[in-house]
Amino acid sequence: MAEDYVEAIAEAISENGICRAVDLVRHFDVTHATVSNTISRLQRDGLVVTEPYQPITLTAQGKRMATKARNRHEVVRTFLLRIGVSETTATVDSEGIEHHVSDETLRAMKRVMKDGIPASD
Amino acid sequence: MAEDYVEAIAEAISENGICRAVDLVRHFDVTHATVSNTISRLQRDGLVVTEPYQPITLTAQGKRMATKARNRHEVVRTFLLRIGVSETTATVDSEGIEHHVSDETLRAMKRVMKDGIPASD
DNA sequence: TAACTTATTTAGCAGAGGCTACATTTTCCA
DNA sequence: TGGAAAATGTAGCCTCTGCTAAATAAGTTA
Repeated sequence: MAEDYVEAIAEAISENGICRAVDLVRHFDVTHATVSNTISRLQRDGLVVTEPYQPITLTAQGKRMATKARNRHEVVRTFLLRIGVSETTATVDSEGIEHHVSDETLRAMKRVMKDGIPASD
Repeated sequence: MAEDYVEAIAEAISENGICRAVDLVRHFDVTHATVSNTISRLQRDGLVVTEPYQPITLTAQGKRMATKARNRHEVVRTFLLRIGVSETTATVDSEGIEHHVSDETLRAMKRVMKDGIPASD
């Protein structure tokens, strides 16, 4: 969850300048109570900072995580498109897949996009 | 979890003839109590059948789910190997990825393994 | 067969991540 | 500027998935 949240927060900030809880409510389609809970945990874990009724900001650690997650997400999404998956499906699937892709697999995806598929032995 | 469990149960049955709770304890590296809890939920959901101190069997529904999961898992794993990921990583990553791969993406993976990567537009 | 080992169950606890319902604070506009 | 609407906070509840500890059942073997 943490990765998804910091990624969504970074996205909101880059789009609107700030991130409000309501942005996350819409993004994840959960209630504000749930967002509030989750944000508390993220703050406890040093990923975000917020004060009552104030926008949510990322800590340095949160920004680092967000950048990594976004990069990962984009590689996976682009890769799926490259193997012929539709925009819609690539967006949905990459969302779930990104959390389980190791650095090695990520490198393999980038390699394939650059050099094509490896020779079959 | 359900998918992982029925897949592991099917695997144990095909290897040893039966599946005992202890097989799952080893497979998932969790405690007996956790396995017991999870099996209760699977039984409640109509995926497995078991009686106290007896082996665990799959219902028709459980078998269907297990077959699908195993197939999915194998396609993803083979695909990762095909794009140059190591055995170890392919095994680990496919474990997590399989739950987020749509039918469309699965078809794309099979297509790539058969016909190579699509032309880049 | 009695004891020891292994397998399983049960009870009780915790944290993550959901929810509803209600309280409070901000914002905005008539 | 006063009140409605929107945003946020808080309390309390739920399920899932994990745990430990203690009880019970099954299996094995001296």
